[in-house]
Amino acid sequence: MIKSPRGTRDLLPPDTALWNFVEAAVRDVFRAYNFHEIRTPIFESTELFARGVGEETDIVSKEMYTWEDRARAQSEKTQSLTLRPENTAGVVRSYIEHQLGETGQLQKLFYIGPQFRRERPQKGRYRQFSQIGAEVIGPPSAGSESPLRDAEVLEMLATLLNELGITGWKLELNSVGSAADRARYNEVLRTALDAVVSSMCVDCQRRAATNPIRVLDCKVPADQPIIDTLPVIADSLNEASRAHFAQVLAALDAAAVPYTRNHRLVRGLDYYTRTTFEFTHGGLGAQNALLGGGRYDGLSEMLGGPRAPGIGFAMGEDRLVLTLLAQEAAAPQVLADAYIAPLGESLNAAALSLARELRSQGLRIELGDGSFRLKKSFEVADKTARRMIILGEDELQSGILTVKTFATGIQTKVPRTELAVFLTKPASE
RNA sequence: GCGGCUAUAGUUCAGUGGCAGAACGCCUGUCUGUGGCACAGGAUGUCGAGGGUUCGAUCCCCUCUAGCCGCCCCA
Repeated sequence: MIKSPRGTRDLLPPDTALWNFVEAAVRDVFRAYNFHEIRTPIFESTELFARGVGEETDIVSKEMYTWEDRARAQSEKTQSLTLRPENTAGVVRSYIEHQLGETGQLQKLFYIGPQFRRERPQKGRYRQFSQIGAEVIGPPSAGSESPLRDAEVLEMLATLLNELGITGWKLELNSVGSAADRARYNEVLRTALDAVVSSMCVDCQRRAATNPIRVLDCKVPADQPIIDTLPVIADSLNEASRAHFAQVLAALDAAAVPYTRNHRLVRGLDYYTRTTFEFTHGGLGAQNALLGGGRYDGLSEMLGGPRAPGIGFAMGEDRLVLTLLAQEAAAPQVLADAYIAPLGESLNAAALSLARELRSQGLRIELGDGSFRLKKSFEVADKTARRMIILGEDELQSGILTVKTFATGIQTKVPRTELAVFLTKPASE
């Protein structure tokens, strides 16, 4: 049997209804905040991710689906292409390519779509997964650097999770400062680690040498007291970074968005500057992040574009749905308004005609089959529709149909001309 | 990429070196235009794939594949 490739999966009904519910709710919220949809290609130049996400990140160094595209002519060189592992780089590439900065306007863009990373699958982590994300980007003159943008995005996310009915989420945030701030902090941290690293776990000893900031992510219990004594990045921030962060926090306080400052929150992608954040949720296991994001003031320039500060996030749609399922908030199975049961195959044609009539009036109709015995029609209808219309010779002749409402068990005679109106009434009546 | 656990009916899961099981679901009948209940009957299947040991393997061994959990990292 041919199975879906490792780390990919089929989404089947009724789960697809839940996915659609999530996407519809998300689009509503984006609309309220005046975000507009962008759709970028599923694959891009490998170079985009190498430069944008960072050559040394795990994503780029070992998790990308990359291939050499065929050359169009003998003389042409092949091009290295990659299935997108995230979408921010693509959006910024598009921003640069279409010179959206020249509009002078702030661009508020959102996307929903599949991303690809070649990782070992587990709960909440798949090789093809869907992210819902948004980016606020533009020239500084459009206010793209304002701490209000950070606060607005965070407030929107809090609203979004609440709208979806997700309870118990937690917002953690931090500021990693400018690139210069981070470089300075790296030195401070490296010096501090020299004294204590020998008593830490082997992973930390490796990290201390390669990427000291990652030591903060260590989860080994014995290392925690040591990490608590290390200098925090907040003390290495310059005046501007500090003021920016203070204003973000003040705006969040004013909007009553609850948050926790986490000095250890350092995100994995190279492009993050200043504000970084994560919304987490228990019950997701080791993959507890529902979404993550931050500011990326230098990304456009890293990709050869104009200065275009921005802030954005990516939300794991799979994880969102998992969380909703865990909360038993599964989308209720949507039943058809009526099931038409023709009594005998000679009535099949008349049944199709009736179905067409009702469907054209906006009703959701399931069409049965005249070869079914009435008992079977009832059994099938009860699972798929709120009501069943019996269409026999009598009904066809008289034009008065028999309608059974399952919730009440009441059977009613309804003239064909009044059928559509009757079916629109709540099924509890 | 590394480590641990798992894979049996449509689903959830028992089970045994010697005929493949339960529950739910499904189909049929009692019941030719009135279901849900009940009763009676029925089909479930390459026991994840391939190889090995054995008279004989769903069971033991090896390899692979996939899922789950953890590490790494991330959404």
